[in-house]
Amino acid sequence: MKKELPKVYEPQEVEGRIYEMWEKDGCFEGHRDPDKKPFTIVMPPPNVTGQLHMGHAMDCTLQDILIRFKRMQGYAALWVPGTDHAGIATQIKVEEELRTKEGLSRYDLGREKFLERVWDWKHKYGGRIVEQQKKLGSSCDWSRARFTMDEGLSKAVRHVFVSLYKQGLIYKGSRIINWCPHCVTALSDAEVEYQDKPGSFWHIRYPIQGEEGRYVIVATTRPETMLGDTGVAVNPNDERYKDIVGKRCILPLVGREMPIVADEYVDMEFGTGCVKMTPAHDPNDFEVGLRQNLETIRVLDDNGRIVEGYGRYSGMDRYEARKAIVADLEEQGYLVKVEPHQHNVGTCYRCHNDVEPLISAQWFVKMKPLAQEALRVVNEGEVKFVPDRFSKTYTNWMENVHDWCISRQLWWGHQIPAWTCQECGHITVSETDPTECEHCHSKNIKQEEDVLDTWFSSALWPFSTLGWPEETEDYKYFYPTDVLVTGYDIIFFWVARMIFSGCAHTGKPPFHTVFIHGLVRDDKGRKMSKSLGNGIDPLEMANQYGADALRFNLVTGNSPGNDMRFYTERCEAMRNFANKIWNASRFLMMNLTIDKCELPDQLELEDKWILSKLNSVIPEMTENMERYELGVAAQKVYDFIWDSYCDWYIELTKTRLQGEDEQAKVRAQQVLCYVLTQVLKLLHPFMPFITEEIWQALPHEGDYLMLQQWPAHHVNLDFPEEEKAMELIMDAIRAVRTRRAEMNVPPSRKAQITIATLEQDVFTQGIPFLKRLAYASGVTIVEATQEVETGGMVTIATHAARLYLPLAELVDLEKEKARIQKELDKNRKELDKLESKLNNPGFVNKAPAHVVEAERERADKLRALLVKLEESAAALG
RNA sequence: GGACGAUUAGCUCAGCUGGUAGAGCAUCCGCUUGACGUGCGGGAGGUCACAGGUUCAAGUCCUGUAUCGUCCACCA
Repeated sequence: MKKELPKVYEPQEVEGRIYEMWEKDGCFEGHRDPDKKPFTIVMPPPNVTGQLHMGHAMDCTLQDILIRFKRMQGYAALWVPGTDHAGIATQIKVEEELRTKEGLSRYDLGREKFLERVWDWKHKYGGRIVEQQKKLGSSCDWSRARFTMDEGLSKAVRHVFVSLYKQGLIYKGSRIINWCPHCVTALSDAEVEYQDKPGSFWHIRYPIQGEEGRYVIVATTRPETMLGDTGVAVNPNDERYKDIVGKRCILPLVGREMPIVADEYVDMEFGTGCVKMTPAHDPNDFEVGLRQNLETIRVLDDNGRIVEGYGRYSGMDRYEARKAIVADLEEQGYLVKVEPHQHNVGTCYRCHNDVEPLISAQWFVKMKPLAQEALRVVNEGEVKFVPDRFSKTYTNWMENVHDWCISRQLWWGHQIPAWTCQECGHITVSETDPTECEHCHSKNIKQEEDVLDTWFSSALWPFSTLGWPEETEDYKYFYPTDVLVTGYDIIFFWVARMIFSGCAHTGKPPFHTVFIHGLVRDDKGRKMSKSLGNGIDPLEMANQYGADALRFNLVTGNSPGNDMRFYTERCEAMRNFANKIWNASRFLMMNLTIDKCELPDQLELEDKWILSKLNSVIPEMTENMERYELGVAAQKVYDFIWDSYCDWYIELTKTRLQGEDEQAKVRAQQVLCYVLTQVLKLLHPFMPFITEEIWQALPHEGDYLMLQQWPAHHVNLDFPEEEKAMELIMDAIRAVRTRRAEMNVPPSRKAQITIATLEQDVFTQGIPFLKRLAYASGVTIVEATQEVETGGMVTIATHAARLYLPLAELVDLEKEKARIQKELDKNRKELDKLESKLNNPGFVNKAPAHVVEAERERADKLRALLVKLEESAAALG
């Protein structure tokens, strides 16, 4: 078997081909196997018309690593992909296109026609993100891909809606909600983002009725809402205002008479201690209004304009109205003062316009009863967050959760399955479209126009994708799922809602682990965003450096839950790593004469060294993987491949590969091949393409690397003695290299090495390595006690040996003395520290035995080294 | 106001249950070494933010402080 591979790895040439192969042969499919344990991940569904960004790339990579790892461990692994209809986001995009291309609004088209357009859009762009996920190597079961508005999932949505309604956990009511006048819809609390914005604090005089010349002064940041004022509140304990409680005041500009009420809500210390009450446009005022029986008067319409009946203000936009009202107040002498005021303004998470709190009839999910179980499963550890700190984020939110406003005044989404009877007003809620009112049997019924919050359907994702509410085979086998991987930014939107939904509808939490990752930021630490134009396209990176390199970049050098900065240079470094593996394999295959990858009966010292090292990396890495320490695991396989395998082991085998002994050559190849095959498996979850490509070219059994067994630790491949022995030789090689580098001796200038040591056997085995890697023209090994003629010699000390090189003419005697002295000082200091530690009874008695033993050994080594250094110093005179 | 995170080499960051401080990039010196210059060998560079404490032993655990950042709450 002989193969010529290109000198530089070309991912573009390999990745597409490999992915196609896997897909064609069904490698990604999840199979219900009664003999295996299932391992299921559902992918957070990206917006159907979205484009893959770096955050998705990281999300996908982490999931793919886990699923590939578990698949190799022998689980029936299933990764369910899919897309989300993303109500507002998608509707906005289609509306935008409609406006710019045809100058039409959705109302011009009407609901039905508009929805056709959205479906067209979905069909046109819905596949894009899937293709992008494939480029990254995502091993999802595409045959099980779902869309939140698929028939089955829509059924699940209706089922849940009806069930919650029947339990009294969904209700319709008029309450203060967050309204986006730009998107013209209600929003849930989670969909409001607060931004610190500079504003003003207007102090306004409200005349008190029947008390000529007396006023209350209220302060507000939103003067336009005064049109909806229906009262003024003071604190009941506020002495300043005791006498006016119960009196009435006059609303300037409007002339409305309003009560002055006393309510605990008012903070006496803040502002003037008098608060204008606008129950229709402020959540707190609304509460006070309920307690104090204040009128509720809505003054802003759905588009954020002043409603009819307010003279010249009517029809004005809210900001315009603000200016006009302030100007009028000033003119009429009601404005006391204006102060600059920094305050938090709620903005829409989609369009970032200011949100207006207003009273509106909407549908809500009653959260308190659902939150209970959702809290229990996390508190009792049935659902764990990784890292754990996010469970606190979750519980804090869940403990203080308000009812969830689920209706949206959009067209794109699941229309609410509720029909109002036009005769008797009764609401019929049903899984199937009813033909009549369930109360009076009138046929005159009308379905709610509103649709459900996008997150209502994605909350069901872990089970609706598996066929629920049907008791499908998939549902029975793969549910509950195992790990949910997502960014911390959607814990509230999605994770929390999936957990309570799973508990409420399936009786089980939907997964046992939530693996949280951070955001990918740009190289300056800024969030990647369209408006900043600082986004880095993952596909561009994948094209340039390979998907494997991109994946490795995204998973190393950061820890779970922490944000990371994206550096193109790191992609380059990882590309170099891929290339390194490529060339190591190329080297092996250059002269490959074996056609089976198995270990030989006879192992050399260096073979045992690498096998033993590999044998300890395997369980370590496995444990890291199982604990979601993916970056640590990746680092370990990286180091093993580059340092142990390439820089040392391959070099060590060259003495055999380029030697005369054909049997030895074969054995070296066998070990090289075995170790490479094992590391390819360890690396595969991280770098699936290159590992598969190389594995296919190596002698192997089975069809695909991705379906191979994850490596296991083998007791008979532990060689602690040989590992140590080999390290002695390596120490000597390093020491010689260092000395030569310091003296600027080029490798081409070989030199005889004489070694005085107690470990003669070991060093005898090391002769070929010293020749090759320490540039020795020849090696002589003598007894440690033997006198060596040191004249004209450079002496080098390791703790196991003294080495002599006849390079004296290159040595500056004074420099050499100084160097040895420096080394002596350093090591003496080190030894002093160690000895005082070992003389400390506290340490010897209390530290674990193996730690004490290790320190003793270290001290012995240091003493041995010092002896040799002193000899060298003495020899120099 | 509350919670959380960060503070380690010039830069960006790892460092798991306490036990000899690490990587990538950058930098300096040397190398046409029969896989790889996307490379090889060698070097320099750190009182692990600060102050206390626990411990035989602290980058790691506890308390506090400072600076930066994030999320939640929302006193008009």
